[in-house]
Amino acid sequence: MNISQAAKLSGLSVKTVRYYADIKMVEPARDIQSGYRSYSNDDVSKLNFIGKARRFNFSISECRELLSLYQDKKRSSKEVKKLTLAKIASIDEKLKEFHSLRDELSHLVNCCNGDDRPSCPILDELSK
Amino acid sequence: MNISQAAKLSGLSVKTVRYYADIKMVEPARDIQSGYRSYSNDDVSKLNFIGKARRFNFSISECRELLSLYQDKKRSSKEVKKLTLAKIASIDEKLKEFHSLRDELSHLVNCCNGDDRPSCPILDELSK
DNA sequence: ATAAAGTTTCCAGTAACTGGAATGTAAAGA
DNA sequence: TCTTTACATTCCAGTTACTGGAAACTTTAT
Repeated sequence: MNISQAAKLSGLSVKTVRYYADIKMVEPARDIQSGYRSYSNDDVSKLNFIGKARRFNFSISECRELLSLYQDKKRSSKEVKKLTLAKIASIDEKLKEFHSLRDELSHLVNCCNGDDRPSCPILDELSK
Repeated sequence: MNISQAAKLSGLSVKTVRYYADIKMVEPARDIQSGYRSYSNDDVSKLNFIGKARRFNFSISECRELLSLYQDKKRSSKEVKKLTLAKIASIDEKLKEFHSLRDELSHLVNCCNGDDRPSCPILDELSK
């Protein structure tokens, strides 16, 4: 199938699918006549896999790792679990950051009148 | 003072301070002899302000807005509050995303034995 | 036959820096 | 004073994961 079919089936944009080919993550066959990329069902499965992993916030290089584990029938689940636990830990860090950020900002907002006067605790805090 | 002093006082890296000069956010005077950037206390205050705002997850262009509000003595606190509320809303969105991501991943991890066998619910889920 | 739709490659831009090279200036020690 | 060292400058490239657009080609539909 051609690239737009593959894109549709995998839920990715054509641009993204082409990008994944460029970076050699999913390299489809080529139609010799036209030079068009020709995707197999297997290619589409990989695209799907990558799409999901990206949505799970795995980076491209992590996706590569996962993909090679996925394709290695003799791999152990230990490796995958390790990668995923690390991902969870990094998400937890981000969560912590955003939570405290949110708290600080909403505190500032609560202190601010939000009227037409120039006095503003938010700016005051930022300038300290 | 020279750029490394300003960097130290503002808690930013020299590279970053120079970058802020390049993008015309904090433009210091120049020593005519040497061509070195020469930072005033006022410049350092701005750098501090920006550093804090960045840590509060404001983008560079939002920092520009805040900075111009900060420097406008006749501005109303309403504008600042509006910007900050929007920032909080976007943080809330990110929080929601990351929470659900975390939940899904930790569910998968709990289902995975993490042993030396190849069977792995995480990869199974990713390939569905 | 022609026009529309799809595909290709290639280049540039995004956000906010960071690293590094080549070169110039200032400060400190011998 | 000379030299070394430390710091400064500009400019270019790289980071992440795409996205947009242009020019040129192929396929499909009318």
